[in-house]
Amino acid sequence: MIDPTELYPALAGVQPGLSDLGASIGPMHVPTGTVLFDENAPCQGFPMLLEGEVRVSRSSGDGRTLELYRVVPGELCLVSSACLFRSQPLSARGVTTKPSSLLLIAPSVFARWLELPAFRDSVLGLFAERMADLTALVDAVAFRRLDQRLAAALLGRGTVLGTTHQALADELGTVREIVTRLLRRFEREGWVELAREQIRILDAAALRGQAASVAN
Amino acid sequence: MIDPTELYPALAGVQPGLSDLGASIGPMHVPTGTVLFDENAPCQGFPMLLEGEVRVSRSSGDGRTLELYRVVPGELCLVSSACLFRSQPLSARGVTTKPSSLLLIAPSVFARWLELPAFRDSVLGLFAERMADLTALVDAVAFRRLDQRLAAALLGRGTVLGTTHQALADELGTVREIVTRLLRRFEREGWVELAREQIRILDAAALRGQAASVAN
DNA sequence: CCCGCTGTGTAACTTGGATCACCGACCTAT
DNA sequence: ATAGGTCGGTGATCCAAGTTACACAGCGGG
Repeated sequence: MIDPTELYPALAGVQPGLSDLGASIGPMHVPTGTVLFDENAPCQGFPMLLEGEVRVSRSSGDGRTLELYRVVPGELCLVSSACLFRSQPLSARGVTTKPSSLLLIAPSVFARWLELPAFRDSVLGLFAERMADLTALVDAVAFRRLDQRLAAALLGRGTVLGTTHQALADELGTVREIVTRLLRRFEREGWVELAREQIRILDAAALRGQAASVAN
Repeated sequence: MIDPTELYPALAGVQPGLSDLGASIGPMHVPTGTVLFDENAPCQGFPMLLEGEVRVSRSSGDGRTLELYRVVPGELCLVSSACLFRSQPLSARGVTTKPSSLLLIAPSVFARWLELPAFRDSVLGLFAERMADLTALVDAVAFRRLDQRLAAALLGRGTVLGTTHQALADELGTVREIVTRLLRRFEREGWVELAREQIRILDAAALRGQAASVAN
């Protein structure tokens, strides 16, 4: 069992103690693929992830979806905070990509935690980081070609990634055919090797070049 | 002269008082078009806008730019906070669109203000709102056609807007020719009337329809 | 063993948007 | 008045990406 103070040492001194979480819910354990929250759903508290991973994405009316970012242990799910601080409808969907456990912290408890400067700093820092992430995403979607974004998406995940073309398409906000097309191009260039549910990186440097290339 | 307590009543009780802003700078008055911060520049404090308006945008390597959001009086410029909380390079550029005055609050002073629950809430609320804005922007750029986005951009600004096609292009992240083309289409449909540096809205309902239309 | 499912490959075609190369209207400073 | 600036308009062309419509391969279960 994970203790929140391992992730947030600052919480160690909170009064009343962590054993009294008031109206909060959890820790709850959920399997892979659980929908934690969805667009336009109400929300009850601040989700704090203890174990696992949550994929936050936004979807178009038709089938496409685009990943906004991933939440890893120790992070709060900040999209949901928008509806708690400003009672706005939720603007994204969160799905676990691994078996996960999390706390759903009641607003009153959260407010108490914010009395601690260290906790406050980490929350604001997290917000700042997410803003930077989203800004970079806006930039990528608006100004970069899909081959550059795909190349970038393949990097930093080890040399063989077990994933499907559809999953990559969902991450990038495009459709499967395009991912297949681009991957085959990368294969023809000798940068990757493709197999069912598997992509082996052969030339990471070339991919980095593709990812960074200005236009052309 | 604007007093921050008009915008943030919560600050009235802060100790030490507002007259002691420590290492903070300001209030400073700047004309329209001043570049307050730029991509990859360091930053010295939290800008709090007292009067005027700041346009925060991101630009591609070549000529295009895309507006992320606007800051109005009473708001902090949160992009810059990313580099203060996480010492990351700044990821956007801020330019005044009106004569403005602002404070540049030193991190130590800001930390003191955060002791006040009401101020804290407003800052977190602002962060949450920006996240929602950026999420909506990502969605628009990824999934909506330019005619829909342009139609949306024309609404909510009164019936005659004095702006140039280039300015709209910069707002939407496209180029002038495309804006001109789409506007002429809107004109042919009888939705707007065009003149030099002026767009008159004739049929706001039709524009709303265009903005909302799913594909097609 | 065959059926059906999921994942992959691909060709043909359409389309939205960018790029290029202009032109003309208007504005204002010399 | 004219010259040089900004702003708006437009056609030709190009290209990345999306769409449609399949075909086929691997795999697991009945």
